[in-house]
Amino acid sequence: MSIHPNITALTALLAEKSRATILAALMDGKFHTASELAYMATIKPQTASFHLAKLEENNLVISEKNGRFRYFRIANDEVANTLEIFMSISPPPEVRSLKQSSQLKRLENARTCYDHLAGRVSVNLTNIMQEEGYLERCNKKFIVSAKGELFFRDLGVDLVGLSKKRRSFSHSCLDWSERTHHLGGALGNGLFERYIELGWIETKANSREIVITTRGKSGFKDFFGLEIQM
Amino acid sequence: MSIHPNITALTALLAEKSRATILAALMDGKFHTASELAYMATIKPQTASFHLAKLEENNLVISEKNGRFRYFRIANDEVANTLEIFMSISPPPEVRSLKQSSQLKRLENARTCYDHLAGRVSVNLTNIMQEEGYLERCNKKFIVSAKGELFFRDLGVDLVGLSKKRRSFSHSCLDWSERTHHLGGALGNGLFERYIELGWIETKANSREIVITTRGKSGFKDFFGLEIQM
DNA sequence: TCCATACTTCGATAAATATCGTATTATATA
DNA sequence: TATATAATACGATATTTATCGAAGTATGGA
Repeated sequence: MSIHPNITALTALLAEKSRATILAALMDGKFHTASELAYMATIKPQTASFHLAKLEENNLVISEKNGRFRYFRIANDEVANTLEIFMSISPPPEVRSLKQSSQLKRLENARTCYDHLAGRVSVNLTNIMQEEGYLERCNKKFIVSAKGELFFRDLGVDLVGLSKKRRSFSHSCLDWSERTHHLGGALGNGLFERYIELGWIETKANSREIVITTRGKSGFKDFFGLEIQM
Repeated sequence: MSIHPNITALTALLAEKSRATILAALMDGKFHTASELAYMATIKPQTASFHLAKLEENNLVISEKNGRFRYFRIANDEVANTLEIFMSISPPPEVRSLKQSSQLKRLENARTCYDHLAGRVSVNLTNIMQEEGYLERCNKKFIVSAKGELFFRDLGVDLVGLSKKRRSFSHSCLDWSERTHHLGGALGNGLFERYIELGWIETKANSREIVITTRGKSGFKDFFGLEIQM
């Protein structure tokens, strides 16, 4: 029984608590320094450096040097998507405190998945875009219809510019809290950045949490017909 | 950053070569003794026993005692499905010999996934059943249409009996070689057993490989319109 | 009753590796 | 130039754990 996909290579990297925490922290899609990540994983900088070297060696993260600092980030959206799948499979976190419980609720509502939106809001938006006929799901991708092209133009998203980026244009990404799919890829990222530009959503420091602003609530209502509670 | 799904619990179990091999071997859906699994993983029986205890403790496998023997099996189709997802994520196996290469090709063509059919043949059959309107994919399940009920009755599959089994009736299962979905659950199992009954397919000892018989080739052609090359 | 087989338990061992203290390099700032 | 900070390199340590030998338990067969 020597022939079977090599599951151990990836899982061994994720089986370590500190590395898993580092990767989970990086899933906010932002760059982070080694010291920041060390603090989040409650380990010394040397240890974080050791783990980050291993993660970069295995192409899970990439880094950019800038002066004294070195910024780390998830390598690409394939890695991010894979990590989301792992999270969807894993048992849900044990919630201890009330504070953690409400934080988890907010994360389940809206968070970043690498460089696009995830959580209930993202899943709802993706469903609406399908129901309205803007997107059609085919295999693991979404296809933008003619109607969709008009919609995205109205929203101010530059489809032509996005499609020039050399990456998956619109893959469907598994959502660990909703256990279904949301929109990822360049289009997911384009929408995400447009929402920020419009002031509909805001990112929070050191968290994957996304805040829907008042302007965002009316925006999502007007453009998508989506009522957001939280 | 304490709030994040607990990825380490599952991955730690899969990160070990011997355990991964044992689980991969059990993915043929059959019961296997501890000695058999020890032999397949090239470890001593004590070591296999140690791993199997761990796997059973974490509800990945179940066992039945029968005389001196103890038979182990994947716990349920959720576990099997999860393992398939892990395999689909993991890098493909390094093929060394010509023998391994042809074995891999046969596995990619048709193999068991827990207790139903997987591989190219299974994906093709599933697609055909959707195109012909026997099945409709909805969320993560397949729904049998009225037309489908007739089809399955003609094929000799007892839908009523299957639906009485207390398990997922017809979930869609991720295929690691084809990177798309095939039919699992009780219906997938029912079809699988019916194919064997009809003499269309044959299982091989100590392998997930499935052989399509000559009778099977004409059967799949007549009932599904599927030409099978291998 | 005796023996062989299947499996598990226990204890010892060896290997892997996460962690941190200390030291070093590189960069920014005063 | 001197000092503080960010990150890495190296060595030592401690912890974990997979592995196997030896022994023990349960079962089937001669």
